Amino acid sequence: MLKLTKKTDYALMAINYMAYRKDSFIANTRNISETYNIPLELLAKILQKLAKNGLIVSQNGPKGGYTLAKEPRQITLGEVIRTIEGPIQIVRCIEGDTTCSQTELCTIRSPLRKIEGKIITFLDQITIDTICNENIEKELTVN
Amino acid sequence: MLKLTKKTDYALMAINYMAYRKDSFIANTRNISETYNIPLELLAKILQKLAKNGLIVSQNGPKGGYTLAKEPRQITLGEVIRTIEGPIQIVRCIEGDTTCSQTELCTIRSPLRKIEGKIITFLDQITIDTICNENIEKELTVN
DNA sequence: TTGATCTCCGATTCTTTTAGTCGGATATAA
DNA sequence: TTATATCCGACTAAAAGAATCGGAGATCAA
Repeated sequence: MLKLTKKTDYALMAINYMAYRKDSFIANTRNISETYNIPLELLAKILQKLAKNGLIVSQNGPKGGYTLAKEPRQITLGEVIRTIEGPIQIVRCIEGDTTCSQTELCTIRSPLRKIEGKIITFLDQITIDTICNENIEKELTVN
Repeated sequence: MLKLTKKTDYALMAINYMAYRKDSFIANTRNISETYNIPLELLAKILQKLAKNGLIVSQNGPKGGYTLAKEPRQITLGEVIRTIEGPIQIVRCIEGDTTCSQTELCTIRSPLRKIEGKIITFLDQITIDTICNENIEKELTVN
């Protein structure tokens, strides 16, 4: 399925939550979890991952929590997806994948890879700022 | 994960196989299965589904098999994906989905839906003919 | 008309991925 | 020092994906 995981959804909601608040506001896991009805433990892991990858900054101890590490317009959708789900692969077979038994005869891999590239580029152009403002008009065409 | 299933890969390979041959050539499941090393039973189901949805035409009995129902330039990637995987949904929550506990507070759904729309439009622009000729240059941008 | 070769189709099992849980450690403000 | 945070690995449960099985129906050729 060509679908984002719930984890990515949660990550985007959390980032959005922070983006709507002032820089000085420190959001903690419990706040976000209760606001959006996301399992606490699961959200905690997601935020840790985002922090580890430098998308958000963590502040330990009581009154601690998370803030965005960059401006909303500097965080892209592609970046968030990659942080949570790993490299974006619409096509299955990676370069040098030995498990694919169709490798040699596969006629569709190369063109699909191009399509994948287009979609990745697209996702990397969409920022959190764009999402916050519902300002998605960028095109995605096929000359 | 934002990834196509193996079934879709198999479907595309099979369609591609037929597209490369003359209209009079009837491809049977075994041929394709052996050529690309795809489990026979699985491929059979996929082809049945494609036939049921009018993408290919089945010919029963010995010397039977499948041929494309339309020209390669009339079959789109989006169409194939939908036939095999069902409606394309990059975002999880469907309109009227009651199971999503974030429904009311979710701030990201609407913008993500726009993004989804862009990608679907893109996939619907790509034809089998395009894939065969590796002629994918259509863009996918974000104004 | 009979047998071989196809498609057809539902039901089932196995595997992988995703989702969510649990237990315990570390940091820090009050 | 205590309450409240993040941190982190290991684990379990649920869902989706991949593959298999068994048998029915069509059709061509001998």
